[in-house]
Amino acid sequence: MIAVSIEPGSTPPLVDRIGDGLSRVATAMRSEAWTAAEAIGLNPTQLQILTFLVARGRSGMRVKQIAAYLGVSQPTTTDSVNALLRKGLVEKQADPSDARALSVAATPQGETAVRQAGQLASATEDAIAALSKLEQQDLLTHLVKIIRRLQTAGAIPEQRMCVNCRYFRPNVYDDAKAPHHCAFVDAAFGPAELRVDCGEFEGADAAERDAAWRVFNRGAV
Amino acid sequence: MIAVSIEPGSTPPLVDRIGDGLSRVATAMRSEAWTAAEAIGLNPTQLQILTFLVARGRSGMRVKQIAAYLGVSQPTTTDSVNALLRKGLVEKQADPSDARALSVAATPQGETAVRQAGQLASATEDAIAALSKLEQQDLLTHLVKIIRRLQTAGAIPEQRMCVNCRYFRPNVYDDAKAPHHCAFVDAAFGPAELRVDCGEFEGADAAERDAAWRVFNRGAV
DNA sequence: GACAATGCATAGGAATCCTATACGAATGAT
DNA sequence: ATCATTCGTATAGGATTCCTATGCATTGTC
Repeated sequence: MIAVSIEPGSTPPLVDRIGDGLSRVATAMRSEAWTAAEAIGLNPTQLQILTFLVARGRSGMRVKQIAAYLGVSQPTTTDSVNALLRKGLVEKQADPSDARALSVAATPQGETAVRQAGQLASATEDAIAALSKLEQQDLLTHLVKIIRRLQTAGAIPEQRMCVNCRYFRPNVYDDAKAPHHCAFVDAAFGPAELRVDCGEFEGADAAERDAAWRVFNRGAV
Repeated sequence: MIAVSIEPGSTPPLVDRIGDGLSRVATAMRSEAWTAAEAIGLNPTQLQILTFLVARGRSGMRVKQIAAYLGVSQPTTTDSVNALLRKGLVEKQADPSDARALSVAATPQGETAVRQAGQLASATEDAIAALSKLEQQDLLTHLVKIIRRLQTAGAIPEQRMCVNCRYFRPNVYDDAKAPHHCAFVDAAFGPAELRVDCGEFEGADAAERDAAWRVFNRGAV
């Protein structure tokens, strides 16, 4: 919980005000998610699951992974997955490597639904787009740093971000606009191209990851 | 809804990746809110309402205002306010100026509960605190800009922020650390002290607000 | 004074979301 | 190899959120 200072006249700590600001933006995103989801006959949780599954492709995800991604319990996830199943937007397959496990994947209809929802107008997108390119780039960088911390603290699962990826080579070029290198696509890229959820992600081991992070973060931990 | 690119190999637009990052942080905040709220026998929505009421003081807020703040419907707010009422954490008072309206305010027990919840450890707070002071300051500034846009778009209600306040005098000093002035406390302050939800807030009219924003934002709209 | 608009409550119902538990499958220890 | 444990998921049960639609009282407007 983000603490809120309740003493009149005193300024709350900077960290709390940032948390408060994030909450306000999250509120807008949440109510926007309702309209977007309703446009395709879903609710926000179902759309979030479906979007997640579409982004992961046809290999499918396990129920537990979906639950971790959403930050809810496993039975809750089962509920919502079943709702999507009834609507024909996802399908369950047996996991060949583990007979206990399921592989939940989006159907073609599910992909279509996500495309439709993604094309709706979004006040949040507009608000972010109103920032300058440099501001957007800085904001993304700060978010990546926060997300990485949340991940190491165990508050969220491992993210498919560049800074966790074995193909990531931070700060190998002098060009400030594209100092990094992605060994998967074998191309230079910059802070504005950093990925938060990359389809080609492959996790690096802990030592590689820490080393890359130090280089990326210019030596700071 | 924040669109998510689903074509393999292509990098989603920067705006979408920022939206995605914000969602990830919001997920962590949401699941954190569960533990914090449960520690005092509430759920996240109830704690959010209670925190909001405590921040607003004993004058009380109307149901409709609470609903707008939360971004949910008015009946939903009535539900949760009644739950808090049964627990003795808020009280309803008749609004003297309008016999239809209610004034919902936190009780002393409610204030105590919010204090308790605010003192719990928070991975999100820690993650934000791990940023440098300058990064935090930039992040806050970007959030303020986004929130203002969301507000002018009608996605969220008027926020009690400096940039909306009649006491705000942006960029009146040369000192980069404290270029602004608050006419309420009659003191200089800087970007790191910008308020997102100020108790002493008083809304400026539209013309004042736009003028102040241009000065604050160095001429950009 | 008639009539629309506003503020809130209620009705009704669907869905989220939790904990606790059950069960089969996989894993590890002895 | 057997048995206990762990793991992945489903189910049971229940509280609450959250919606739309509607009703009722009050307020404002013509």
